[in-house]
Amino acid sequence: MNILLIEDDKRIAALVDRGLREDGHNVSISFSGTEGAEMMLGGQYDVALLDMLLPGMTGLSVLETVRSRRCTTPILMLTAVDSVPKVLEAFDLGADDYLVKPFLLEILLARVRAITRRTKNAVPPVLQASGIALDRTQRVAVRNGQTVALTSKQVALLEVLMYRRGLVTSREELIEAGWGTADKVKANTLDVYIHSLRTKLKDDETGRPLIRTVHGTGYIFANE
Amino acid sequence: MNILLIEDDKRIAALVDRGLREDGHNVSISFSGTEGAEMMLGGQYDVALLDMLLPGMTGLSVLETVRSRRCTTPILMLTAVDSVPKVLEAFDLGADDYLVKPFLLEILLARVRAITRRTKNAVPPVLQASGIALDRTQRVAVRNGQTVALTSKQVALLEVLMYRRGLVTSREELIEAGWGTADKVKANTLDVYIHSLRTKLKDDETGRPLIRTVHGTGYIFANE
DNA sequence: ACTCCTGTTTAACGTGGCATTAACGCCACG
DNA sequence: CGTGGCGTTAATGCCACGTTAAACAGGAGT
Repeated sequence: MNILLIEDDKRIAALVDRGLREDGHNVSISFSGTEGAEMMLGGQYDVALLDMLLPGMTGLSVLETVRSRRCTTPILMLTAVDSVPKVLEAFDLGADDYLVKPFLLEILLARVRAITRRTKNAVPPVLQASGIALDRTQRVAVRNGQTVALTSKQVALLEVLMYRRGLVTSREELIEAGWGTADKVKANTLDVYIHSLRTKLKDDETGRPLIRTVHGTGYIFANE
Repeated sequence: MNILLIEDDKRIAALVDRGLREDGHNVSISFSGTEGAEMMLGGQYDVALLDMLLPGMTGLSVLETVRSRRCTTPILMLTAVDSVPKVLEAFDLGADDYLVKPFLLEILLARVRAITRRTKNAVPPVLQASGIALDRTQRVAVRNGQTVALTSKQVALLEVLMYRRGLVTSREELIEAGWGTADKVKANTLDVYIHSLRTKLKDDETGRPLIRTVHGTGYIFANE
């Protein structure tokens, strides 16, 4: 893990540096705000630890600067007790967490781990095929940036079709996927859902339909 | 934070209850050991405060009972000076910490914080997402400089939603987070709170709703 | 003790989304 | 050219959710 530490107090910096290295991280240190901001914008860091009180450029200004330049590196603020009220301001400017000095090294390490864990996940299970991504937890499909809301039944059917892309899926299989058993559901209910899916996910420019009908058998989801 | 207090002395119970509430926690109280044990096994509490001397079932028996049934809720024992020797026994049965009565409220609060930090590995005190910062100790949300006051229940729910930003959170999970157990709370109570949150944190200019409904499933807090 | 205030919970009612079916038009394939 | 499978649209009923207001409880201040 590459960590950037921006801290002017060399005693604290050395301490933190040693602790982080012992935990297996690579640490870069900057003693000034302006330099730190540049390093953050240039370098590829996984986390930045940013002191609130710095000579020249305050921690808040650094924060504001890098965030305004589309830097998304997770930032953990280090602050003395007397500037705790300013912490909210920091969060408003895009900080990810904060820690009050003096702090135990273990707590800092735990926070760093927490931050990286938090920013790294957030990739839900998604099925992808033919330029369409299906997020079944959120029940949405994404097609070249555009998000399309789907109902639960639509997701259930599209999921099977996409999973079996390039293969014919029979009407019976689809009904089973959506309703469990084939009874209790009238004949054309499935047609209605296929229609709704086709409407929501309009065919792309190539003219090739996404969901093709195989007469007398079932449906096929386009492969590639 | 959902806390269960098992204490037969109503004077002390009231005092502790008030203190914990002021610190932003949800408190459930039981005056008897048997009831307390059941609540602990049933409900989803983050910490339990357990008096040693109880009518009917002693604190130690409660401890033994719940631990034998695979209950891992952190337990902090409350004990009078004369039963301090029994504390060792309590630790042997799976207690996490103890406190001698009479105690200062602040000390209890610190212990509770310490226990939850130890077990829950430090959820940061301020959550930030989609231009909103939530300070759950002060019970306020900040949005581009503007501070919005929230009630404890609102914070409990918003906290879960923000922590799981970008992911769907089911109604059951939310109810569990706010009330511990799913019983005892009528169906639409959650809707009312969601409504209050949406009213207080009005959607931003982009038109994208901050808290989106996933019909039949739950809610989702906007990511980014 | 009384009242005000605030937060929580419940109840009543409105609204909209979703699932399902029916009706009907069209197309495919014999 | 006809039959059966499929497409399309609209209507219906149900249920989840939204919204508002009022009941309720506890605490703070007088």
